[in-house]
Amino acid sequence: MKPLSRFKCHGMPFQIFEPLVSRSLLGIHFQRPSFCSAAAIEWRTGPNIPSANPLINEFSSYCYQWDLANAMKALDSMQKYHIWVDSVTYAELIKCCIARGAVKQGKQVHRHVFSNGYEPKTFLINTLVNMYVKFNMLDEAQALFDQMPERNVVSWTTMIAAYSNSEFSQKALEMLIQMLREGVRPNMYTYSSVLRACKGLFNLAQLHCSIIKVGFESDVFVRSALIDIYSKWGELQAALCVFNEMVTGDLVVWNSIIGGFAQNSDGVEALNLFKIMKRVGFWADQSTLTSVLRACTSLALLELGQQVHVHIIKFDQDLVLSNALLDMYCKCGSLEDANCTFNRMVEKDVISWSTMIIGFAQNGYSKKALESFEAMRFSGTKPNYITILGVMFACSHAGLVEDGQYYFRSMKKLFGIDPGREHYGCMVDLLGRAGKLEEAIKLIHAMEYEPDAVMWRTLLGACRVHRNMDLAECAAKQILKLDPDDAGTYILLSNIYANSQRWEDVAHVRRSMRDGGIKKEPGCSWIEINKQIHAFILGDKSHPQMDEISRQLNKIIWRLKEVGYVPDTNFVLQDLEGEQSESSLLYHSEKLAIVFGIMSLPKRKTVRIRKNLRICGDCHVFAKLLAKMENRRIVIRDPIRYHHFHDGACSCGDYW
DNA sequence: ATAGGGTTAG
Repeated sequence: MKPLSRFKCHGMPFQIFEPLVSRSLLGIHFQRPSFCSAAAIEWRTGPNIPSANPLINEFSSYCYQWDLANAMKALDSMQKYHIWVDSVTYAELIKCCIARGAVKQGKQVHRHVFSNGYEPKTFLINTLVNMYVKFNMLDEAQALFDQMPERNVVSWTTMIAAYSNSEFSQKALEMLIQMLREGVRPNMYTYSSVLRACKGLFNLAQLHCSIIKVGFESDVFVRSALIDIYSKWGELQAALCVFNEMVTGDLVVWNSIIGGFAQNSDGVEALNLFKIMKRVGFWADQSTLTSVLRACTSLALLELGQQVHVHIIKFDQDLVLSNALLDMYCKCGSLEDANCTFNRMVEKDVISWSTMIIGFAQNGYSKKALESFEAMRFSGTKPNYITILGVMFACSHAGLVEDGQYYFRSMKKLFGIDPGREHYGCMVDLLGRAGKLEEAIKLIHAMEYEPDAVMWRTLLGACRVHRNMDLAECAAKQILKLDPDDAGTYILLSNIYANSQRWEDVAHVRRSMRDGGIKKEPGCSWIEINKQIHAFILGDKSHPQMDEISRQLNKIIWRLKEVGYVPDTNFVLQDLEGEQSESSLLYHSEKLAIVFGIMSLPKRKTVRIRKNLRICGDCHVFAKLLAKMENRRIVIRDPIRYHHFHDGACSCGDYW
């Protein structure tokens, strides 16, 4: 028996011999040398450093092959014979446990490396702490962290990153302070993870300052984390500053800034940056394309979205990206493409289903939305807060009062989701649409939430449809209390007064608007022709083909009048653009955009318009008649709903 | 060994 050379021993007399080995088929029988009982030994092994101990060689090779089952068997024997290996090999095994989600095995490794007086190194404990973090077992991670005799920057960063990503993000900041007090210096890893735990701009500025002070601001990880958190707080200019200071950036930094603009509904800037990114020579990945799709979605750019779709095909199917694509098709009003995308998805999560349900509902296909919901329940995917909103939206849109009430009342019992403010909003919409204005008001007063401006606007919408001036006045006043800058509501209120010849009240409203410096946003409609966006703004004649468009519009109106179209200047409760004379009504931006679309697009192609304000009643009639006369599909997306005009009817069922 | 970017409503 010859002694082995590579080992370390903690404080006990030792003499190590190779165990006698006899190999059977599976099991390995070891003879335990009695004199190495409680000795804590660390063997240095590794893929290329064979040990003279065959058990260790077995174990280590299983670890590096990620053969979890056999590694655990070998670990058992090592436990029995009080043998330990080096930290790197354990770390490999732990990595394998993390990748496989093997909690039980991971805990076993944990027990093993703390057994019989063995003292694992900081490195190894860090790996175990990280394992518990990855298993989302923060309490275990914290307990292990607390009992560490020595904590280095990695130990701290592991915990800080864990808390930053959790609901206890406050704890991440506290730990950063604690870490500084104990004299451990944070590194780039620490800063890039703690940034997302910021509780506000002041906090963020403090962190940003210390990052500059220690010179980490040029690290790409820190930079992208900074850009990301500034955009999450809506500070796009600050994000852009951080971005522009960069000399050699990477793809993720680009993705951060593009995503920042896309998420803050600045699709134009997001697409602009995307263009520059490509020019500089970066290839888009799934994350980039997801943000680009989101930009297309907010701008209703179907054709650009379709181009992105072509690029997506070269990647393996990606759930988040597919969901974004699905949403793009829904929001651009192309339900056929959305449905097709949905059916082709190999993996669907609650967001995929919700997107599809909401897509059907917003585009006026309530029945299909409810069918999808049933299919979702059948598939076993659990609905969430937003799914139920989509379902209730579908019910209110189709006038399914009882179904909507059923889902509202039983959502807690069936799906374990408490009705939130938005669900109440849907109920108000549902009741209001059905003409049950009294019940809607009762619900608003009975709910446990304070009604907000959105809620009152919903009620106001119902008042407009059911022509209830008194309640409309009350709702409008409530809205202005909560949102005094809402120009549309001022105009509506003034229209209500004008209609009842309450001129003093009209003057009062106008005065409040003037005093408050509130200007109504001009109506604006966009249409995409050949990847170019054409914008039409009420009263703006700068479009190069404006003369031809006006001529065509007049011709169309003339022909429509022959089949019974009467420009309706009396949309007191409808006209949010606040222009009631016939001439201005005739030049509402959506009419110009529709006519331009008909002029420029090939014959059968659907005319797709996006609008910044709700569509007025007159334009709605105009579009319905024109769709029939020209045998064209026209889709108008306003800030809330979609109108699919076809054959003299609209998918909204004249309710919006 | 520890770190950064993407999807559903409003």
